[in-house]
Amino acid sequence: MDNNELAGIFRRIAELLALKAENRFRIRAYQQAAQNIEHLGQNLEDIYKTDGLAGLQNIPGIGHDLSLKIEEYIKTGRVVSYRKLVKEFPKGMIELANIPGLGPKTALLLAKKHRIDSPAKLEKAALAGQLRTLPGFGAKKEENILRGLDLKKKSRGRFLLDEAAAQAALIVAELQKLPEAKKVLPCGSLRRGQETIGDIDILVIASKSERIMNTFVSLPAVRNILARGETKSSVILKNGMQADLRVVPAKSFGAAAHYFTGSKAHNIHIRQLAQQKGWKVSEYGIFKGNKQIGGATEEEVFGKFGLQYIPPELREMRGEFEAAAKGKIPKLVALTEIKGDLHMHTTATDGENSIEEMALAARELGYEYIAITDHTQSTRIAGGLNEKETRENIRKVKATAKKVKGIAILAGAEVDILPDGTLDLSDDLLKELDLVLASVHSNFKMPGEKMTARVVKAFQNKYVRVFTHPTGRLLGERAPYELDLEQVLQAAKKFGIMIEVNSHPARLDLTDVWCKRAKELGVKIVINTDAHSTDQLQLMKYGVLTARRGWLAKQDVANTLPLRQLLLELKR
DNA sequence: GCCGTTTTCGGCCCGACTGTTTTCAGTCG
Repeated sequence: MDNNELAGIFRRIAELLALKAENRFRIRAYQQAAQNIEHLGQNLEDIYKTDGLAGLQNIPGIGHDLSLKIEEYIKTGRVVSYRKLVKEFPKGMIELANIPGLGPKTALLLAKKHRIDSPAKLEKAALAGQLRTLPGFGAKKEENILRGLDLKKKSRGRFLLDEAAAQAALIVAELQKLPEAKKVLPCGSLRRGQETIGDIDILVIASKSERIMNTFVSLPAVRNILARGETKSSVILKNGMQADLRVVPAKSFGAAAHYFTGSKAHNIHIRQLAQQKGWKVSEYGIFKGNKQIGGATEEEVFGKFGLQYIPPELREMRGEFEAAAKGKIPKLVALTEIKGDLHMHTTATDGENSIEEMALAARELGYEYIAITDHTQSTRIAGGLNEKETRENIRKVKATAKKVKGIAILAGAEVDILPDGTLDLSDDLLKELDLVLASVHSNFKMPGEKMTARVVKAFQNKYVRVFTHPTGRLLGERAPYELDLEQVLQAAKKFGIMIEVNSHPARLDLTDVWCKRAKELGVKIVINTDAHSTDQLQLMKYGVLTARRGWLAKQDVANTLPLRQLLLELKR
């Protein structure tokens, strides 16, 4: 059973309960449970098998009732109360509530009173000008609904980290040109380094907002304006992404940055902590009565609660408050600590640049070393090298290494793990390589047990050092293959295999939650770009963000080691 | 539906913007 299946059910229960206008705290309980399950980093079924209902109830947000629903799902593959709930509503009503600008209340009203229970019927009524005649509706609301329907159609859903970062950088650059803007900071999921981004959140510190708001809503990248206020504006960009702007005074900077960075669950928690002290936290600061007692910096926001500073990447309600209270927030690995990149391709296979070009570009980034790791013969689509060609490539790498000064170049290969778990190069040849990466590039659809056995068998080859892009997922394109990561990490520990965090924004594989698990098990991580061109060497920052989200420190990441120590690590 | 250094009952984050309202509900983040 996949945790996400059950999380999805809990999310849909929350949506349906909202349509019933149920107790909003009950709704939130389901949402919270769904999110906590998604972020668990351990299989619910394993927890249940080991510790039963009590184990499930140890998960934050899971109490008596929800633990029973999880048990029911594990045992029967269904949740009866969910099925009953689904039957209470016309199918289109959930879609209706998900149209931007509409919510459960309006969806319920439209369906119950006016027999409009699907987006199609809604559009028809709006185009006919019938909505404006309904009580509580007007011409503007009708217009907004049509715009919401349009947005929904054009929406591309979530965006990859690099695209969102690039878009945000453009907006930030424009706003920074204004003398009123004292500080401009991208916040939200982008600042937290989440793997996909729903919208861009930008915070500006200024005492006057008029010109900042005007500039923001009239940027060339803006397609339409959702809201324009004194402290807050929202727009839809031409690429379909939403961007929100908040303007606050300098004395509120810390509180506003904290609030606007989220996550939502993290924010709610700190506001609850404030309540317990008889204080109040908002984006404007920490308040005792009407008096601001903190919030100029984020450090101060945490400090007021006796907490260590929590970096944005950890603000996900995954134990950061408990750790911060005990002073146990790790010093997270930083991009500047990365000493080399151990996974990249060249023109020998499907890369765009030569060994020398890659080496020079890496040297430019300040790296001490790189590994050239072209594909091997089974990956035909990438022009994988056969044994003879691999030998030739090793020779070329060594020749280039002699020629290019100031950076070490290791001769490696990204070797295919064949369906039976053997590798597609002979041990005699593997022995000659400085670094053997192993990955799955074929037969993605194997059943989970077989795939896991395939990978674990490859780990037993004494030359394999790193398992790359472990789940094979491509965000928005390809689901991860079925693989029991818990077993894979246990095997990695046993056989001394390191696991890659692939920095490509469509991969970010291993994921954050499994990084944390790897750390717990003492499995070393390597952060690589898998660059297919010199430009792509720059993607390292996204892998580092993912590792940081997985609570990893410098000592958890092998390619923070200086060359000599890295070579020792690779020999083990 | 969850949760407990006031609690096993009675709480549950806080504020901005919009539209249709004469003081607020709905939606959003």
